Amino acid sequence: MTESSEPEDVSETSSSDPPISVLGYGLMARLAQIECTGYELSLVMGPPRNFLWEAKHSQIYPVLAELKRAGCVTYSRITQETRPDKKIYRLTDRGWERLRQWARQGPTRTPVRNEFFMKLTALWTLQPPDALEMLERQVEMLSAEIDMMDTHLRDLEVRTDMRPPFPPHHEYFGIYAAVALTKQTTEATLATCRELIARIQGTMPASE
Amino acid sequence: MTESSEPEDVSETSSSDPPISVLGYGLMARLAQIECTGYELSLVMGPPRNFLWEAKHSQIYPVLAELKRAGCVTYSRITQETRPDKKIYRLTDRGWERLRQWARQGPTRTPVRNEFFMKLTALWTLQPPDALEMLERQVEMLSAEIDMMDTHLRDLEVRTDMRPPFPPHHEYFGIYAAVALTKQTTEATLATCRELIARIQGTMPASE
DNA sequence: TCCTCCATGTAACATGTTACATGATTCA
DNA sequence: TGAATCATGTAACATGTTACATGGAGGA
Repeated sequence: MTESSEPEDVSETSSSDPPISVLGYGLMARLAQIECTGYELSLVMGPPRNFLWEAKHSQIYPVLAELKRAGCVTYSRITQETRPDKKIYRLTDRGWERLRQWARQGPTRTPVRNEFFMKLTALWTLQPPDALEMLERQVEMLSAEIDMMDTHLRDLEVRTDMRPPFPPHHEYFGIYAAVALTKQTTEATLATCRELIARIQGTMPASE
Repeated sequence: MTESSEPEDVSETSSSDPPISVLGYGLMARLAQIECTGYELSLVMGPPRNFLWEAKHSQIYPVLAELKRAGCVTYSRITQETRPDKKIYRLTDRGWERLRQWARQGPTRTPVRNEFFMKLTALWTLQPPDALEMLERQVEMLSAEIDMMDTHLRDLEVRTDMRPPFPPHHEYFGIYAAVALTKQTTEATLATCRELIARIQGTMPASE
């Protein structure tokens, strides 16, 4: 066969389309649910109101400007007296199209980069009391995160006055599943921490 | 109380220590287990032989140079006839010290950045057949990853001729737990994908 | 003949973080 | 009086990706 390097996905988008970063698509995914300002997006992109893709406002504003240039979003400027002016962003048809195209294509491998797991690999180098202390602090943090995710999930239910699961065409179909999954994952991490704590304690001479 | 902004962790490291990136510590964690070359590190830092923190060789070599400058690693140069020369890196005492210090301190929040989860939030914008296709491709990829993790776990057992769990002082104590946890997490994601597929199919008119 | 493995690196670019900048309002 | 909220941005820096560069050995 001589078809080694074919173009593959030509039809989807005209080749002149400027590339959009993952964060760009993430913001569009949110704008597909609700029109909002950059400030509001910055509140939503990170704990305690998001656990899927974090970003700060200093990254979000430039990306919104790119999306504007790419014709994927527009905004209407609102002049306020008591507050600074704001720009309310919304998806254009072009934006909807590119969002759907991104959502369709896959599979999607997100490279793993988990600092806590790396620390686990170095845990054997510590004295048992130090390892225990580290794990116990992690347990506390993870518990707090789980609480936040729980609040977020219940919030989705309350806001829509529905109890999950949400139907496939509902705006919260995927986000609910993703946050629930993240919560489950965090719980598994918590359980592992506790198990490791127990195993380390098991090898320590009983003191106190 | 008037102790608002105290130095906190002064004693640990002299303030002149150059900062080390997470990847730097990750490489040191590996070097604590076994002396090796940059090339070998690059093979280990990524699938299918690592699922905790990914990095490519082009990032690893500069970081090793920094660690050398910081006095955390040294290398001995091996001249080879049939192969290019290589540098075998190992931790210095300084490196051990800083590695332990990093491993102890916490808790560690790794910011979430999961593209697949973001796509899930946009899944409701797709036609059911497109959503199904996307999820099915994801299922395939996740299954393959789980197989790789399984192989990796069994590899740890075979290499040490031990069956887990590894005791707390063993080099593989933490890495085994971390990989096992990552596998568990991936399985949960897979299960969620399958559940979403079933729910979408449930709302589609039966065809074929 | 071309590809992969070994083994090291650099350069250009994309992405993400921290800190700086402004300024009125409201609450403790 | 000082901090938090709303609302927008920029600049400097750190981190990560993609592509380029070299070169011999051994297998398909």
